[in-house]
Amino acid sequence: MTDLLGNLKRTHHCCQLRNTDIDTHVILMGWVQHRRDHGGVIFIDLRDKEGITQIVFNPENSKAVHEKARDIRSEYVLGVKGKVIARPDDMLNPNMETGAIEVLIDELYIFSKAKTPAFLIEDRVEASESIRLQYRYLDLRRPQLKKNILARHQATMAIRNYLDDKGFVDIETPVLTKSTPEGARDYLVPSRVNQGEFFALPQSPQLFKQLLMIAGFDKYYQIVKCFRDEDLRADRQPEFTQIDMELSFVNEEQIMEIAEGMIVAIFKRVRDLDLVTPFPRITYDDALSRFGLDRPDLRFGLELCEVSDIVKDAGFKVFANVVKNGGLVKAINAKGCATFTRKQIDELTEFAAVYKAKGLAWIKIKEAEWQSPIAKFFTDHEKEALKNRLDLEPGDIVFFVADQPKITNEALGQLRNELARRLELISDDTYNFTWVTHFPLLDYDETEKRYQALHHPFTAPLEEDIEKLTSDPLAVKSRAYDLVLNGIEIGGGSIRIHSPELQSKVLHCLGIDDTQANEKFGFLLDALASGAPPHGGIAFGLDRLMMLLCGEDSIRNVIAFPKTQKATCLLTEAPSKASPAQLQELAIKVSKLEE
RNA sequence: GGGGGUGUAGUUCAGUUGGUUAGAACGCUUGCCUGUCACGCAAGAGGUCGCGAGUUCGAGUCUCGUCACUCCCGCCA
Repeated sequence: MTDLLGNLKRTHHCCQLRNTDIDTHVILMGWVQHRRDHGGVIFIDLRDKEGITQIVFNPENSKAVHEKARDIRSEYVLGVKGKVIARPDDMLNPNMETGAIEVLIDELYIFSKAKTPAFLIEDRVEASESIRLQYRYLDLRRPQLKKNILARHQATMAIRNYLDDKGFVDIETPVLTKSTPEGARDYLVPSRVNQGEFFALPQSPQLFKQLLMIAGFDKYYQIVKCFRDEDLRADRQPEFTQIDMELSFVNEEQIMEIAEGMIVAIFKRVRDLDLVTPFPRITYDDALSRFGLDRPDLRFGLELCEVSDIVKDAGFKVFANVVKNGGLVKAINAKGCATFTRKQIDELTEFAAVYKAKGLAWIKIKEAEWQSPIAKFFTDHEKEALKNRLDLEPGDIVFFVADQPKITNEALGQLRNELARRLELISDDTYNFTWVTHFPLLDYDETEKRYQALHHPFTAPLEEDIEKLTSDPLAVKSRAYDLVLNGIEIGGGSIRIHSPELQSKVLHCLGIDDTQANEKFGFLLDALASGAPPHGGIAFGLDRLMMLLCGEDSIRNVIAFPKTQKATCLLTEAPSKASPAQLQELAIKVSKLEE
């Protein structure tokens, strides 16, 4: 039988005791990390949320307690009462915070026995992801994961304290809500009371927070779950958490300043780092031109350089034709990397192909000549121009991508990041924040043959661009901004449209007529017509932010109970089939039944 | 929807050209051990080689299918 807790009350956590506590009588509770039974003396590393303390059972101290301790196994849950004693001078453990002391046990309570765990509960043990997810409660006992989850708590506390100080109000918005048009697939929830009708889980509280501004709450925030039924990635889960906020009577600068203050508070609290603000800004156009991506990693150089004008008449038809057809030829000079082998170049070509680049041209700059499959196609004049534009010196290798602008930028931008990884140009522990501003308002969807909001349909266009909405929609810049950390988008927002006239103008641009608009979000248009303050906001991905703060490469490691890549939960085995009775109540027929 | 990787003991992995009884480490069990801290020593248990077909005298190994986990492309306003 196991022991009951009774009136036993913990006096200390397992990381608290030090030299100064020697001779104190203490009560600790925790899990058995390790047992070292020497036949006589038994050592146990007792672990709780805070840390580990070594406890000792010595038959000379109490024969009965020692005898009982012999049955202890890994992950048993114990309560122990004993005296803090100094370890012998040559037995100190400098690797443990509590390594100067140990607790000599007088009373032992075994609250729970435990099955042998499926994997060792230690950071150094790499269990596979599926076994870790299946036994998530064991995985969460590991110090690293526990540290991440606790850091997440510190971050949300820092956020709440900071925003509360700034006068923000935490307001909950509905989880059972209306399907929003455009954007990701919704998770649907059938309504029993309204058979045949469905709620959608929110992809973001976007419309509700705008309504709260119209209602006059002025500054709103919420740390809130959002849902998107799309395929997963290392940094994408079907349910994820946003730090969502919205403010009235503010412009972009004021929102970015508040957001920067919040990020500073988080990093101070979690990492004890003092970030420098304001964060640098770069326009969307500059980001694409110099780094190829709208989320540039500015921890290293390797900037992209356009050479379309130089190669437009070159004998190398691939380049010339791309320029003729409105494409872009851009290059990266990898300084001193002419030593790349054929194999390395092939790998990089394959890498670029993932992003649709049809090829990766290269030139190695040697002392005497250019070594390259394409060098022979260039005139001396073109070579000289390339040399000057790209600052080519002996020992360099330069990579070219020639394609439509979108592909050239994406492929070369990704190649830039890959080169930096391979060349180890990125120092750990560097946090590089960059605001990307002046996004286009729209882009053109080739498959659906219509304009689409790049951000969302409620984003305000730049005032000076409003006229172009009819004449040249793609040239319209928006008042949207993203915050990028180390090349990863961690947040984004915009000033919203607060005029109903402008809102319907933008909706028209998107091919949504008044009837459809009323059907889909008439309530918003109505609200906008009822006295809407100028307003805007921003939302941060808490999971991604924590991933970067914790040095993890998957957000699953900062989420207590994450889903697999197929959006299932290995622990609870959700999702699962509904019973026929449930389905009947909901008036739902499942067409794809298992045979 | 597409491409790549992985799947062998409780866990992490090895397993050669298709060939005798499928191995290692850790963990686990038992015994010994009073100063370990990833304790030590000795012995032992533990396998539907993800699953299903096929080729073969013979399959962990080859082929096809399928499932799971994972990385990426598409997708994610």
